[in-house]
Amino acid sequence: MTLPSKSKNKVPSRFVDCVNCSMQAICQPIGPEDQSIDLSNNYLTRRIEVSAEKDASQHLNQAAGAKLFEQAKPLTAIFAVCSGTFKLTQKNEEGIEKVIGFRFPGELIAEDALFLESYNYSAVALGDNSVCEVFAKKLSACSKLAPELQLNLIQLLTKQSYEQQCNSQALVGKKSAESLLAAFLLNICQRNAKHSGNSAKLYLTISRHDIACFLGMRRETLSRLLSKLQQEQLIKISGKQLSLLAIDTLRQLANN
Amino acid sequence: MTLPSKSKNKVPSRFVDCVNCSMQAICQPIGPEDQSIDLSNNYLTRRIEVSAEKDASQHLNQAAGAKLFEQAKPLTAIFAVCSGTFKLTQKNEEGIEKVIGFRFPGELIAEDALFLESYNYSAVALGDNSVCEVFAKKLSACSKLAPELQLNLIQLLTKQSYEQQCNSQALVGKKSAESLLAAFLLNICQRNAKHSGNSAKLYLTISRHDIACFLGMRRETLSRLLSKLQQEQLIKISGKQLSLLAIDTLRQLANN
DNA sequence: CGCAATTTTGACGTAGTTCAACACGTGTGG
DNA sequence: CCACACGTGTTGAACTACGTCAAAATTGCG
Repeated sequence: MTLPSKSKNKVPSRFVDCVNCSMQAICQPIGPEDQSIDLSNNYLTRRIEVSAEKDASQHLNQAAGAKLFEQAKPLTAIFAVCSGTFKLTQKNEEGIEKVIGFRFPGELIAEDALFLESYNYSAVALGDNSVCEVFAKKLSACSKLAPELQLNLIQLLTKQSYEQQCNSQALVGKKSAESLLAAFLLNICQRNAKHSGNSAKLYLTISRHDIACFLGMRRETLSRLLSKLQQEQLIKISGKQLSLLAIDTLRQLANN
Repeated sequence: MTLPSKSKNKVPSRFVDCVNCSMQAICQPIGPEDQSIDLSNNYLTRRIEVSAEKDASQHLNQAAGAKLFEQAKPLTAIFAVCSGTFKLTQKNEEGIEKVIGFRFPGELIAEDALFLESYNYSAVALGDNSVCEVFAKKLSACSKLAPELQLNLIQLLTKQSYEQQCNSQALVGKKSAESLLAAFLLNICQRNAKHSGNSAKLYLTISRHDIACFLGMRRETLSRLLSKLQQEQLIKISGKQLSLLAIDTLRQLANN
């Protein structure tokens, strides 16, 4: 049916399997098998490239990152990450930008705003990424026709909201920056494991700046802590490759 | 119309008006006017008292608080606060209890778990409270019959999820404990203003311990900061009455 | 009142911030 | 090609906000 080939053709990034994608509930054909048309074709566009180069504003700035969408702009679609990492940022009233989260392959973006008129954060591609796009209006229209789809949609949104809550709950209120960092590393590796299959390794495309900003600490503190964790043989960083060497110890650390 | 009397008699709690309640979307009669039956009667129980005394476990412990429901127990219903304040607590794997939020009149409780099998946090009444109860299964059943109700439900859940996110976003990643506290005070007064009509005053039933626990700081730090804010004439606390004297300054403080 | 729980205040140590310098890689322009 | 700017990351030293421990003050209740 929807078994995606494991092909690794010209684009080097690894794509998440549809069966491991959170969007699955509303992407696969809806209804009884004999239904010849696939509703999802109406609202779904599969695997769109979102690369840094696509950002027209600064055609030669490698660090700019491609904005998938921008905060406060009208909401037209929600997304599922196929490959790469996205960072989500939010500007407060003073225009100070905060990193409020990251999204990895198989995870959704902006689904929490599906029924709002505008995005409440920006999504920036860290590197050459790809996404599947689901058009909000068309999805709404289709879901009105197909009760089954609507039910899937509700459960999807509820589940997502719950998972988001868990993810953020795991990070707030940590006693020390060290335990916070440990929790963060475990969290992102865990989330990547769903498609990479390895919960101890991660190709880390997020900059120290963004991590520090997300965790609410200074770059310097983050750097020192990463050095410390490496000295203690709990993690290993070579280039962009992050490895968790002692997951149990990290978990102890993470629990305050 | 809803001019609250200033009475301070033995039942001090004010009830929120249904028109200011988040549950409204699924509480009012659904469908065309001529529809003689009101679906909501099937799944809704109005205004149940939830007082500390009702907690059978410790019949003479004033501080125990009545558990509206307990984490990990099967989910049977969701609630809307009619009067009083609830605290939401969550135990992590080690059994350490954290305060993860508060709920004021007009706000919902456990709606984020409506489609889960069990509650993922406990809700404790701080004082003599009351709630409206919506039974999950019956609501589901009714919503399958009435598409209009289902639509309302989806939009309700989405809106709630969004508001929750905003509420928590406003607090995470604050630079100092002081700005965090300022943001918290503004937040709870704001939320109470919806039914009390006054965004600068609040009858504070939450203990310092719970506030400190929620904000991730020590009771001592909280106490010192409250004293400091009072010295600076930004707030005033007499008994359980909290007044915000300089909202603009507090807002500046809150913005890191 | 008198006891217990809660809150406040004080003194001190430390984790994390701040400021500054430095190292490294990369793109740019003379 | 080298010099330079620039972004990113690491390290050092001084400062400070918050946590910790302890004790006093206040509140609440039988």
